[in-house]
Amino acid sequence: MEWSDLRVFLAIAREGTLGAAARKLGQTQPTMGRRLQALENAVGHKLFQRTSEGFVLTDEGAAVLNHAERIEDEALAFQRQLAGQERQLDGLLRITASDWFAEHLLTPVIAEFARAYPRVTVELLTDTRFLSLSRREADLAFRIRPFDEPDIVSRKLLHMPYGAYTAADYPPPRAGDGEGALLITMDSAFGNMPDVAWLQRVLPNARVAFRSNARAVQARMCMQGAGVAVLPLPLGDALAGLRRIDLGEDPPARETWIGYHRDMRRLARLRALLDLVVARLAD
Amino acid sequence: MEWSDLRVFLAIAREGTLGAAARKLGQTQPTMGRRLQALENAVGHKLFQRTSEGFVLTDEGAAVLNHAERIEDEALAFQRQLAGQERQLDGLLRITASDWFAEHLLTPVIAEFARAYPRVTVELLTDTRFLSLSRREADLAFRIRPFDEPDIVSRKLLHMPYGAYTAADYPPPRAGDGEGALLITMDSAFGNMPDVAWLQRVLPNARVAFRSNARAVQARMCMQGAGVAVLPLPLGDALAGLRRIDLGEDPPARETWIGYHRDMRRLARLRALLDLVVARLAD
DNA sequence: TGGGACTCATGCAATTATGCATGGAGGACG
DNA sequence: CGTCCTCCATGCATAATTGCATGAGTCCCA
Repeated sequence: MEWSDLRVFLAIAREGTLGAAARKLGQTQPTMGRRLQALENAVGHKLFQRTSEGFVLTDEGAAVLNHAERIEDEALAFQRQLAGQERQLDGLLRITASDWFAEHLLTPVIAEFARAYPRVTVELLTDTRFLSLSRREADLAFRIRPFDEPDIVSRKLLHMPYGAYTAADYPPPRAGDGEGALLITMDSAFGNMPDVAWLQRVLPNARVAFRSNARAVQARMCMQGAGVAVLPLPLGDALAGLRRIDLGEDPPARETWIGYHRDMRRLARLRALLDLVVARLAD
Repeated sequence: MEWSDLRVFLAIAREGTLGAAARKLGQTQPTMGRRLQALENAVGHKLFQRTSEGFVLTDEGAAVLNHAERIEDEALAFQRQLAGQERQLDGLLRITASDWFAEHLLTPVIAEFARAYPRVTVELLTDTRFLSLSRREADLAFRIRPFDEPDIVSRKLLHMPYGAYTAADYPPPRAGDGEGALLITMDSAFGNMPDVAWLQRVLPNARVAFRSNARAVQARMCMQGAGVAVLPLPLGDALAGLRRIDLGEDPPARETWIGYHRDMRRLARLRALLDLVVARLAD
């Protein structure tokens, strides 16, 4: 049995089709089919049932899926641990943060970092889903909640105040009412975020006109006069066409947390970036 | 990183040289060198130091050895679990037992089994070291001690009486003395086995003339008139040239235990053999 | 009912990895 | 000090694997 074929097995189990699994592993569909066949021959069992809905695990396949997953965990840990021992200040750093945070707060810091350490390549990903630090989809993550995953080192970076904004020429809504005003909020997929609840409380009669999962997009819509948005102050104050309005009370603030995997503690380039981020952004 | 290369890494770490690792994996020395190089390139670290005494792990290599070993465990469990679900009565069964036990007690039982299940290939290994059930070096093991490994199902099979033997024309030693008599005992590597201690107690003035790790060899030497040996009764009584002698008390008897891996419980061919072994040998 | 977007299987060519053979380097031993 | 044995590195021919291209089947939708 080839251990590498277990990777193919996992990919097919997760993706459901040979083609998707191939894309995930950077190989081709015929190869996936043949590697799977080789694995099944080696262990003497059909691991998948070929159905019209793709490849679904047989009982035998499902029974051994856990083993394959643990193998993957160990293989990732193997690589992570070696990566964490790198001492030289070059290589790749992957960072993930929310769109506006990356755009308005991180870019200047990272630009400074890039000047200081020109041999380090920085990848800054603004993905709405949480990238996994364990799988090394990212080396460093900024989030609005503490990290509850095991083996993740996390610390509070800063306190982020929010404010309500409109376009400069937008008629200011009346606090406690908001009749006629339009609201710009987070995507409904995010559930009820505290600032959305706050907005609907202080402007109960206003109507939600636009949603987006990106604060930066909300800010731009707000500049276009589409309504009232709750934005982090660094974002709202940075855009010239926006006016901060007073609705009697401030929207709830949020904390920003920073996290990285324990195995990466001693990664020199990560520590260098971390030091700079804390020096420039921590309050 | 190729997961299969981790197997190469493990083999080199254990064997110390490329050639030995290659023999273990059934490949060739150049391949091992190249696969290791590929792995080191993939993870960006030298995992071994090339010394005059062979390949020794670097700090980085030693740090990730545990991960590779856990991967191996899971890969073995993966295969074991699938093997345990086999239903048809063919395939391979590996059995390990001591030399004389295999020769005198197991061969008739296994011959009967082979007649009943002609499509099952039986491998009977008489290795003095304990083969590992977990690594599937053997599917079924007979030992003189209970099994203390985790996940091993073990049960007592039978009570094995021992007796003292000499060649038929050998002058019978006097119990409690033994002056002039020669002793045949277990290999010194086995430490003090109870029958060796017994022999030296009832014949304190006798001298150890020959040692072997194999009871069958001891028995043959005894037949040649080389001295007094303590042998299991089924072995001693089976050899025509041997005479059982009375030294006032019987040597200590031993138990025989049988063990197999929990994952193999439902392996039909193993169960079939187990049933037959118990029916023919258990007391 | 036909076209498009999927799926997987298979023949074929090019790439890649493998094993064999050889050479050089380092001990062990007479 | 030569001989022998073992080790690893490397060139080269062969074998194995891969990717591409294609075909057949399925599903969905106009």
